[in-house]
Order: sequence, then structure tokens, then C-alpha cells
Amino acid sequence: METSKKRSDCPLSCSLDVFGDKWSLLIIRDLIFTSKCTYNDFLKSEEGIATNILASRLKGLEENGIIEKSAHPDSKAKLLYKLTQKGIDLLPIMMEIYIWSDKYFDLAAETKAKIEEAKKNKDKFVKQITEKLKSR
Amino acid sequence: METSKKRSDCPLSCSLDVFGDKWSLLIIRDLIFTSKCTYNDFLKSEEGIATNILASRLKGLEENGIIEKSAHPDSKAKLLYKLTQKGIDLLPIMMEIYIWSDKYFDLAAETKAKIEEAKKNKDKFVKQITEKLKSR
DNA sequence: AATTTTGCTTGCAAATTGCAAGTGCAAATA
DNA sequence: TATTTGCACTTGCAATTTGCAAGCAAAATT
Repeated sequence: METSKKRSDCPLSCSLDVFGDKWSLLIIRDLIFTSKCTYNDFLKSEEGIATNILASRLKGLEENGIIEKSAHPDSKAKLLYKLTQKGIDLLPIMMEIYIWSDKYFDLAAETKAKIEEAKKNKDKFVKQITEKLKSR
Repeated sequence: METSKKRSDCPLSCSLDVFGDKWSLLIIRDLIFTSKCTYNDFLKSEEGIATNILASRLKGLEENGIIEKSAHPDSKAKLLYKLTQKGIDLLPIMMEIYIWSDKYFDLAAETKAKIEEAKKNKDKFVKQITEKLKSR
């Protein structure tokens, strides 16, 4: 995905230029809700992203200031990806997507329970996860 | 955009299979915030969607129960598109996208003011718009 | 009756995606 | 120390999707 020029000044359109595709939010999901933080971690996610697409998405997200890359403390061969504050701030959007899913998809009982729990106290949930991510 | 088989059982991934592209949410934006409701209305939006893409997105959104098509009261040549409840329920997601935009993009003062006003009383704002849309 | 509007479809070139294989460096293993 | 494996990509190529322009049939307007 190129860093293409924006289609309009509409904030929604500009946002979609950043994360409006089938893969970007899944990478961000992995960074928020799982311990995945390397290229190979993302590759292993169940949706099965292709390696060139993953590379292009990571590049785009980095260019847009959603994630940043750094040396991995465990090994020089590894790189560590993490969310910036701008990326962490996508969490409320993802929360609302989960809440919508819960209403309209047939989800596993366990999944439903988690979403409904988070929904009960949205702000608190967002704050907790934000704190956890910041401390990484 | 085909109604392709889902990539995983993840609710986020399933949601992106429905509206995770550069155009679908813009059509929904038009239906929520403007009086646009016909094929030509959507074509005229400033982002300049191509006619074949618009047709394919409208088909996808209808197949997924986000919008429905009906006869236009004013003319047999026209068709009227409107959001279903499932479509209207995407509003909280869009709200959070606007709030994120407000934080990270340089928006026109007028746009900023509107978003910040809505943000102050999110639930009330969502409720108002929902009522307005239902009454159409 | 002729022209315009409306909601599309069709054809085609260009861009993007998806898949498989390859590359270069680091680290682990024999 | 030599070799194999792991990691983060890149490259090549076919298939799919996008974007642009033109076309089309039914309804509305002139």
C-alpha cells in the first residue's frame, strides 16, 4: 500500500487512507491484544498474511506514525515492533468494532463474554490496556 | 469486492471483511451525515468513486445487510438506498474514527468544533442521529 | 420526438494482491 | 569451525481488483 495522496479533506477519508484495508487493523490487533511484536509473529497469525503484504503494511503504518521499529532486547537478529501513542489511540475504534461484531455475528460464547465485559466499562478497559501498552 | 469466505473467526477480521476497504465507510458516512440516498448522489461525493466500484460496494453492503434498496417515492427512475439498523449501528465506530482524526490530523476549525461537540456527549449524539435515521 | 437523467454494465490498462522462492545477516547446533 | 536454522525481508510472476471511459436501457424532461 503506497502512501498515496489523500482523496479529500474528510477526516474519515483521511483515516481510511491510513488504516482502511483488510490487514492493517489486524496487525494493530495483534500488538494490542497479544504478545506478538516481531515480523514472524505477525506472519503466524491465523489470517495468513503474505510476507510482501506484511512488509508493505508495516512500512505504511510506520510512515504514518502508528508503529515504530526498534532493536529487540533478546537478539540482534530480531526487530521489535510497538505501537506509538497514535497507534494505541486506535483502541477505542477497535472496541466499537468488537461491540458491533458482538451484536451482529455469531461469536464463540467465550469471545462474547469478553466483549460484553469490556463494554460494561469501556473507558476503564481502554485505560487499563493503554497503561499496559505504554509500560512495554 | 466479492463476498469472499472469511479469513478467520476473529470478530475484527470478520468485520473488516464487511467494511474494511477504502470506500464502504464513505458511502455509509454519506447516508448518515448527508441527505444523499441515490446512486448518483454517492457518485458526486468529493472522493470521486468510480461507477463500477460504487456498484460493487453497494452490492456488497446490501448482501451484508448494511443497507437496503427500495423504490424512490419521487420517481421510478430513481432508487433509494438507506441504512438498516445494522448499518446505523456502525455510527459509534465512525464516531471514534472522527475523534481519533481530531487528535491526529490538522482539521478545519469548523470540523474540529463539530467533532469536539459530539465527543462531549457521545451517547446522546449517537442516539439523536439514530433517531433521525430511523424516522426516514 | 428528442434529449437528459438514472442506475447501472462492459472493456481495458494499471495497480495491487497472493503465492513461492530467494537473499543476507545473526544465532544456534553439530 | 562448519553447517544449519531463524529472522526480516525482497523479488518474480500470475491472478485479482481498481480506475477510467464508454455504452446502455428505462424513465423523466424539454
